Amino acid sequence: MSLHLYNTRAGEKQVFTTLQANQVGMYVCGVTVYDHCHVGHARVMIVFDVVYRWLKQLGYDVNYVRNFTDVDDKIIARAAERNMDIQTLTDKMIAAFHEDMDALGCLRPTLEPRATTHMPAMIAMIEALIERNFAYVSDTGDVLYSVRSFNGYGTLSGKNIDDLESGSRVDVDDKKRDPLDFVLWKQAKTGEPSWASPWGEGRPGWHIECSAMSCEHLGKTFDIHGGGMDLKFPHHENEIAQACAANGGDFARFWLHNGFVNINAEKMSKSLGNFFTIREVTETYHPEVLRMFILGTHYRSPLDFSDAALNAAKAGLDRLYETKRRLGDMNIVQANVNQAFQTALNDDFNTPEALAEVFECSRRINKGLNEHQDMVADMACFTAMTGLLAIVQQDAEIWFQGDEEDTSAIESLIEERTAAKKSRNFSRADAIRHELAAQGIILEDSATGTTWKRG
RNA sequence: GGCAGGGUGGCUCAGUGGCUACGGCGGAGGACUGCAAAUCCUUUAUUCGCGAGUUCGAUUCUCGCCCCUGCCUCCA
Repeated sequence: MSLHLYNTRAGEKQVFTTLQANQVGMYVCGVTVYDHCHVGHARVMIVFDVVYRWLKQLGYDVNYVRNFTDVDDKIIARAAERNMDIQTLTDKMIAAFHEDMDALGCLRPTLEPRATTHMPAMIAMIEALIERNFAYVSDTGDVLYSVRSFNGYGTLSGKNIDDLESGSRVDVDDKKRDPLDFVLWKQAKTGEPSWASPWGEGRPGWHIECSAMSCEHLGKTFDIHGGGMDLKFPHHENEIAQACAANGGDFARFWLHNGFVNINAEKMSKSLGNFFTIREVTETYHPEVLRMFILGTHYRSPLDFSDAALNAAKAGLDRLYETKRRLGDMNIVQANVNQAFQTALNDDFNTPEALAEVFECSRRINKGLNEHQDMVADMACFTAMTGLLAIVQQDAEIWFQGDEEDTSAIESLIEERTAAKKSRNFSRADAIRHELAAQGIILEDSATGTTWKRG
């Protein structure tokens, strides 16, 4: 089957088509770089990493753009707290972000534009909006977008402007003509970082950067726009309002939104304080376990974070690594994923289904190898599938044994035990087994000798 | 209140108008093993929130109800 994806804008799965043959322009909303990323961020990045990898697998030339919001209130506040300028802070956080993403096995996007280096594009877009009467300068000198002037407002998120107003929690602000209007350009307050503009020194509102940067790098109309569910409204709605009003055409064609990571059935978020950073989790679990955990649920469903779930992901991964261990140094010549796996990913990136196929392939290999059959084709398939999901990518021995330099003590005990076994001194052999078990080391005897792993 | 998405075995997570409801974790039994581990095999939901309807037939479609979560402010 061809690639089908759930387009938020249409509210249904659609056949994926591209604007230009064999090319995909994809924009994903990145992070505001004022702090370390948590598991919720990990989910978006991993989900769209799979999207990226799969589109490339399908033969598309993918232009994947993911931004960094590197100026906003929280960044300014955090930098002030730490007595540093915002760029020092954001540079550090971007470096940390890259470390996290690398650990999680996420490929770098084609481009990672920063808001602060795209002021001219944003200013130009705001000017166009004013010129076309979609935006106005308020009494305080801020530039605001007039939501009522854009009649497509609310179509992405299925919201009706009047319903929004009646249930609005937004403070009524005198400078706004309508409570829903949002800021495009903020006047600088003293001491804040600012940029020159036709409206004086100031800085951009949050939403404008994504409209401006996506259009600058992908064109006014492009194929895929993604991000977390929580960005659907108002962020993505505002992006559409800005881009369409300024450019006069269509904006992103397919909108993909991933579900949240929950803790105790509650959304993980900074404001609730119920979050774990990626680095906190990876102190205990290998980053690949986190990736496995995330891919175990379809990207649009909510995902409950818990130790039990992480342990289950770890146990499943261990099994796949047992298979990889048996593959050894075998030379995998041609690697193709099988039909079921393709169907799963083509069906709106159904990674749980794809993983089920990986497990079945693993079982086939183990069984075939137990029966001394030639499993090369399945092994190639296993390698291709795990490669596409970017799991089981570590060295199997290191996965089980760790990468400590000196394991000679363990090795010599194993040698001693092998000798003891040979002379049928099983009590000594068992004593060694127990001694090592006390150190968390499990011995595995096989026809080809004894191997070990950490339990 | 408006809108969106859910409720599937001990846990988790797919899926389909109709043969034995995918996979993972966990449990039980077995094969293998000197003992283990790993692996493999078998097994673990007369049942898919509740009620009604459509249908030859619904977990899957429709309606109503109950419950959960999210968005409607910053948020991936």
